[in-house]
Amino acid sequence: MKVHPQEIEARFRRHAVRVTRQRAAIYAALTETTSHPTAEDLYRTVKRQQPLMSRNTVYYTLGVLRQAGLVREVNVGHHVARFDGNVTAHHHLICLGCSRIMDVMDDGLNQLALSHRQARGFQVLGHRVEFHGYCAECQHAQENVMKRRE
Amino acid sequence: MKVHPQEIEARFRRHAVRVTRQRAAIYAALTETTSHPTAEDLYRTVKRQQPLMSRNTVYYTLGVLRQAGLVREVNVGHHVARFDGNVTAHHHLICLGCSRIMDVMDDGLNQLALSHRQARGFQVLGHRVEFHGYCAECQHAQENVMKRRE
DNA sequence: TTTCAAGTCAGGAATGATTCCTACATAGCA
DNA sequence: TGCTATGTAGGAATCATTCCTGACTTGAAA
Repeated sequence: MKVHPQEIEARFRRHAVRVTRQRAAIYAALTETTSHPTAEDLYRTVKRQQPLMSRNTVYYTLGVLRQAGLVREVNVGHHVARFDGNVTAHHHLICLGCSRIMDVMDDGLNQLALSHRQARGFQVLGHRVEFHGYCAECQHAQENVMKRRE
Repeated sequence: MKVHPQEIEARFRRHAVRVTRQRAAIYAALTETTSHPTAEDLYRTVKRQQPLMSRNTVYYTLGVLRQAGLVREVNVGHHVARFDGNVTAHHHLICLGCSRIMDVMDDGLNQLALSHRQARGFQVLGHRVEFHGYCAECQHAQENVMKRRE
C-alpha cells in the first residue's frame, strides 16, 4: 500500500536508517506493490523517476533496509532474491506456474512451535511457511491447453 | 543413510531415470549425508571417485533427479541451491550462524492446511516450513564471544 | 549557516553459481 | 551386436550479486 513520504522518513529515522532520495524511492516502490519484486524489477521501476540510479545502489539499499528490518527477503526456489515491504508476520503461496508470490495472513500459522525434543538445542527465532501449487490463472491456462488438445 | 547400489538402480528405473555411473555416484553421495550439500559440494565429493566428472554433469543430473522426484532442492536465503536426498515429508531448521540445515519430522507440520477463503483459488500441492534461529554450537560460540568481552 | 566526517552513491570490474553449446560416449532397446 | 536417443565433459556464456574506488550527501556540531 502507498506510504506517505513523511511516513517513510519517519520509519527510516525510527530504524536509524539515513534518509536519502534513492532509499525513499526504493522503499516506496517496494511498499506500493504486493508483487514481491526482484532487485532488478525495483531498479527498473525506480530508474524511471531517477535515471541516474545504479543497480548497485538498489542492492546496497535493500541490504540496509533488510538489516534494519524494514524489508524482508523472500527466497523461493528460483535462485533470484525477491523482496517484500510487508514485515508483519505472514506467509506465502507460491505459484509453480508463473512464480507469483501471494501473501497469506493466518494466526494459526504464526503460532507454530516445535517440541523441545525436536528443537534439539536449536534456538528458534522465527519461521516461515510456503505453500506451493498453482494460482487460479495458471490452472485456467492449463485447462485451456487440455481443451485445445482434445 | 547408505543406499545399496542395486537399490539406487531400482529407484532410478522405477522413476524412469537412465542409470549411469555418474548419476549413481551423485545420488549415493546425496543420500549418504544429512548435510544438504550444494551442487559444488557434491561435485567435489564425487570427483574423488570419478576424476573426470564435470560440474555440468552434477547440475544436469540434479535437475534430472529433481524432476523425477528423487531429490529435493532446498532454498534458504543464501542464494545457493542446496539439495536433499530425503524426499519424505519433512521440514527444516536453518541456522542463521553457520547456515547448517537440520531436518524436522513432525506430523502436525505435515498437515497444515489453508482455509478456502485464504487459498483464493490457489491449488495447493504441498508446503514447507522453515524455522530460523541458532543451532546449539552457534549459541555456545556466541556465549564465548560475550565472555571474552567481559 | 557553514563545515566536516561518516556514510552513501554511481559506475565499472570481479565473482560465483548456474546454464548453454557442442562433439564425443554410452545406455538400453531391437 | 548395432542403432539411436540421451547423457557426459569441457569450455564459453550468462545472470545475479558483490567488490572497489573515487566523488557526493547527509546530518550533526560549531
